[in-house]
Amino acid sequence: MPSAPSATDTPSADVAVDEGAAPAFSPLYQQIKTLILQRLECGDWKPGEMIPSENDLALRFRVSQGTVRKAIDELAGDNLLIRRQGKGTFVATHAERHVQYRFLKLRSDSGEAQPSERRVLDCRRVRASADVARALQLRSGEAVMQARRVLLFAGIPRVLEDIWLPGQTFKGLTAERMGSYQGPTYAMFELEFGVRMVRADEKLRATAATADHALLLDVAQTSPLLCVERLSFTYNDAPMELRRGFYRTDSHHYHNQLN
Amino acid sequence: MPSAPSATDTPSADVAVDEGAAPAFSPLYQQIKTLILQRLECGDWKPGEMIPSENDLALRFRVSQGTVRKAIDELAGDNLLIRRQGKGTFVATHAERHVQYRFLKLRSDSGEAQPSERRVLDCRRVRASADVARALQLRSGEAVMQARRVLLFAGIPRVLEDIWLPGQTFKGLTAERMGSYQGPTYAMFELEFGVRMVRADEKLRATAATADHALLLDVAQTSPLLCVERLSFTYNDAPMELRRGFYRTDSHHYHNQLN
DNA sequence: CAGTGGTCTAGACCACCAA
DNA sequence: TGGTGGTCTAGACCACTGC
Repeated sequence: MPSAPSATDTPSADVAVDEGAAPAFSPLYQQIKTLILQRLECGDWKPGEMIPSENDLALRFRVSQGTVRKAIDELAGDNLLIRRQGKGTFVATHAERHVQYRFLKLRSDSGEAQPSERRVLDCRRVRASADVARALQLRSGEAVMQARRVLLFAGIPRVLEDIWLPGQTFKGLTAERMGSYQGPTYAMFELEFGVRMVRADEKLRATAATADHALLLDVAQTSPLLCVERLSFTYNDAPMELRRGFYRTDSHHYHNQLN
Repeated sequence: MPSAPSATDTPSADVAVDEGAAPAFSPLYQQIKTLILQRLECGDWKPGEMIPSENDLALRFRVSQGTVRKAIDELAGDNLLIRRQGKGTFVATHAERHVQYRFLKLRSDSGEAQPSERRVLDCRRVRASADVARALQLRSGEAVMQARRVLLFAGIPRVLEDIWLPGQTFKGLTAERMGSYQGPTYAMFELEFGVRMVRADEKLRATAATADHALLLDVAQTSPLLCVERLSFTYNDAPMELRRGFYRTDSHHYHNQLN
């Protein structure tokens, strides 16, 4: 451990001190990971920004560069940070061209394709139903923002989505703001509401189109649709968005890679 | 690099020698990864077996332990190896209790659940249709094994699967052998045919039940089913199995985690 | 050129496991 | 107790980026 008594940054960094007896052993790099995570959570380092260099962090935290490296490696593996050789390490963001629509797994059968158009049909403040409240860890009846939109691929409506967001955090969200923003909606959430979606759980089912679906997706009633229910989380495993999508899977499919 | 001239193991290990000018730079640990992969591919180290220790490999390959470590770390990340502290590093296998049914993402809505029963309806040698041949990289009309089975969850039929395998490799596969084997089918493939499935691509669609499906899955005709087309790969990204499954998603769902 | 991440080493010590 | 993987260090050198 370097002896330099300067550049102390985190007075709370009791790193490298094994206190007490009962608490389970925690490797140094895990503690460093936690410290970095705290900076991300509290918005100290924002999406798209560069974080201090490995050497810098090593000095601040009073550990070797290799230890910081391992911490950053794991965070980069979780898509929380992005390393760029020669440039630095950056906070991941949904705004990047390369990883845009990271959570949208619908592909055209012939290969790629991204939504060509987005139509926001509705966005309003409502009271949370029981299941929405449960998913978002709110009290039943609490205010939530509810939006509905259609995604078009090559001019054809393929996805109908209902979205629920905590009313507290997303106060002021309107159909206008959702529709006019260029780029992924999750990028807008970062920029305008300071919320970064980190991971998500999806539950998929096959369902029959209702009259509503049929109209909005331009298919026959009772025709099969892929129902995708997504719960997205920010830092700290806090649920921040519930989304129920209905996908037309004629000539498109949901692609999943299993390791 | 240690100077010990002993314990040479791989005469082909030109590791640490940057030859030529044109070929792109390849880190040492990548080359080590390749060497380990070759051992796995050629069946030198079989599923479930322990591979040599890090120190042993470091000596064989004439590199430092840290370099071997990084190579193994990545292979473990890809689920090709499994590290067990205090015991050693092992070749991953589908036979392990903990990761059984790793590729089956169907869960009951109330939580977990694994298939309680497996009924093999059919297994025979046929000529590959055009699309099966394309997926498995065979010539159209070449021999393939084709099987059909039903998976039951808590006594209820939930999954109907058609499976296609290269006839060459899976010669001798019968319904009897598929049905009587205890444990995952992929574990049997490892044990009896020396084929380990490493990863898979899945394409999901919502479809309407045909008369066939209705009968075998005990649902009404045209009722929505989740169609899961899976292409599984062995080492070297060689396609080794095509599987088309139809899932009943009443009270069950396909679960996916997005990072 | 300086600064960043990427690779590689050599050695120390720790945690875990089995005999 | 000895062997295995797991952590941590300190320092060297390389590859990439941008000024």
